Amino acid sequence: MLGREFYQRPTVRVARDLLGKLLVRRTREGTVAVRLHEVEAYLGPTDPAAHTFGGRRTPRVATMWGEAGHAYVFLVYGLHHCLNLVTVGGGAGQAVLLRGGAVVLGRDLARRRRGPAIADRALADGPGKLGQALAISLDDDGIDVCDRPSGLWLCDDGLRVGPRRIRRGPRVGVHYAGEAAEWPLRFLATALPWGC
DNA sequence: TCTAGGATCGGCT
DNA sequence: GCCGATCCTAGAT
Repeated sequence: MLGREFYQRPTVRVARDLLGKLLVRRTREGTVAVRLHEVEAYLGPTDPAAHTFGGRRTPRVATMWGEAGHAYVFLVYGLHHCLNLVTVGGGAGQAVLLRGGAVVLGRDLARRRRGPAIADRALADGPGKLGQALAISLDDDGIDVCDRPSGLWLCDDGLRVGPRRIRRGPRVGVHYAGEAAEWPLRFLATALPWGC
C-alpha cells in the first residue's frame, strides 16, 4: 500500500507516479482493482481550474485543503462522482483527479455496477465511470487512503511506466479556466498491457 | 431564497 | 457530432 509520504510530494510528481498503480476498493460486495491509466493535476489556489482557486474555502472543498492521502469526492453534472487524491498536504489545496483506468480485478462486480453490456475496457475509462465501477459516493469524501480499513487504497505491484510511455496534454473540460485550460497537467499512460 | 452552470456520459442522428 | 439527464454548489439578491 502506498503510504502518506507518497502523496506528500509535488502534485505533478504524484500524478505522474500514479500511472500504472493499482487503485483498490473493498466493500461487502467484494473487491475491485483498477490499473490507473489517466490522471490530472490540480494545483491549488493559483490554478484557475482547481476548486480551491483563489483560496476558496467552502464545505464542498474542505477535504482538498486537508491532509495528503485523503480522498476528495465531488459530484459533477448532478450524477457523476469524481475521485481525487489530496496531495502535498498542510493546506496546499492541491489534488490529483483520477480520470480512468482498466479494471484488473473484480470485473464481474464492476460490470454489475456499470451495466451488463459494458465492454471490459469501458468499465472505468472515464472519471464518472471509474466512480461508478468502484461504487464511490459522497460518503467517501475525506476517507484516508493510507488506512486499509477504509476500504480504499492504492498499491504498487511493481509495474513501471517509463517516461516514454507517458503522454502529457491539456486537462479536459476546464475551458472556464482560461489560459490554465492549456496547462499540460493531464497525464496518460500509453501502451500498457491490457487487463493486468 | 433564487439561479446559473458544471473536472461527464451515453444514446441518438 | 449533438444533446439531454440531473442535482448540488456557490454566488448573487
